[in-house]
Amino acid sequence: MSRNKNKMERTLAAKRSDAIKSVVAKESIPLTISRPELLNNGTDRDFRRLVHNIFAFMARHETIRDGHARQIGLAGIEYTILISIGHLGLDGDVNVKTVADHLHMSGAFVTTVTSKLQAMGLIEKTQDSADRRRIALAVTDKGKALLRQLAPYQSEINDVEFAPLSKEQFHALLKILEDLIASSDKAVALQQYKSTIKEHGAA
Amino acid sequence: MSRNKNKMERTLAAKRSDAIKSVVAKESIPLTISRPELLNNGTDRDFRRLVHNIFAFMARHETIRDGHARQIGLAGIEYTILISIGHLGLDGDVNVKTVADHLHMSGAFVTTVTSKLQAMGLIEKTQDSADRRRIALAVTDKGKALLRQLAPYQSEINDVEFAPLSKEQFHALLKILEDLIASSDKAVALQQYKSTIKEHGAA
DNA sequence: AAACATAGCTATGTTACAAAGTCTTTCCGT
DNA sequence: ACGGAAAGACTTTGTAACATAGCTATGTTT
Repeated sequence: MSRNKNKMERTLAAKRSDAIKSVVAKESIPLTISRPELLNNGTDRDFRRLVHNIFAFMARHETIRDGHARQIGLAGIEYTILISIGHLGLDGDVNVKTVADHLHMSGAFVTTVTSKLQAMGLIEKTQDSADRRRIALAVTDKGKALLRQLAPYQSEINDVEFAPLSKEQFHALLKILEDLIASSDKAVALQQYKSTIKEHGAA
Repeated sequence: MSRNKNKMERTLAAKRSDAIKSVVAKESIPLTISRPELLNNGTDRDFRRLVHNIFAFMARHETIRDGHARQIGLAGIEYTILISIGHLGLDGDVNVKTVADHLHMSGAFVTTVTSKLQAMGLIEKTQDSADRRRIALAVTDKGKALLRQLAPYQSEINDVEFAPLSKEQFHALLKILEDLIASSDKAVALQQYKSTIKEHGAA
């Protein structure tokens, strides 16, 4: 593919290159966060580690979720939506929009997945009598039985996944995540605001 | 939430309530974790909140990442891989396998994405002279310039996203995540072990 | 020198979503 | 009371983010 770059004079050129590199290094990896609390020695290295760790944990967590889902013959997202319906159902009425907002996905997608779950007999979709635009979602007995069947297996794996969490860390993490969800919403809003500005504003 | 768990005065009513709860739990939504540290009042409600919060945060975080990527004309995964190459490059040689393992994805996929990045002139792919099966990956000056251009924008958004984190929380989170990554790896291994048992073992 | 393992590439498929358009129902201002 | 406007759900269509299988080239072991 790409050829050798000048391997000839490794003296002056190399030094110059190194010098440039060090200058470039400072400039080439600029800070991606500015809050001093998150900087270490003037670098954002720890912050990048955090971001990377989030990514790495997410990947593993998702793998585990998919494994749980497959255990009962569902795709990962089907399992997630099924459980969310049961979960949300404890707090009030559940419809397509509720789930979509809750999981941060489009209503259209929730429609298709819930229709599949309905075809499998795991949830019920009934027209809401109060507002007939809405479709009430509920887990059927069959769906509950499936989740019940999964539980012991799931519990065993979850115990391992979350083994390192003490009770205090557990609650600390819960709180931190809630705060981060709220702040992330703000960040998303800011991002969208800035991108609309950019589209309509000066070139 | 959790009332006094004074064991002295375990009244009859309390015992009955527990009995009912356990019956209900059996029929509706059984526990998905068993560690008592993560249970509240005998339910896994808080744990499920945690799991849901992880999901919710992930969704927002990913949205933000995609926004950063689009800001410089890249797809989310292209940006992630580009940055990972730069990041991993600080610690040693980077090749397709390195990146694939690091990001938990197939080598084939890394191949296609890096080829695209190469076509855009953002990274260099050179054959490793020591092991000519390997392809060394490095961010080009053009790639660095692109990241540099993104930084101020990105930093502004990141400051908002991670605003609620104190320095202590930041480090606590970093540690917790590292532990969780390790334990999740174990959980994934257990899961895979169990599924192979299931395939070959008793019907 | 077999035999096997490892790294990467190509081609093909699958899945998890979103955007846009349509239909029906509800709300809201006059 | 009525004519939009908006909201909720559905259908269609598209796309990004992956994985799998099969191949080649190189390296390693015996």
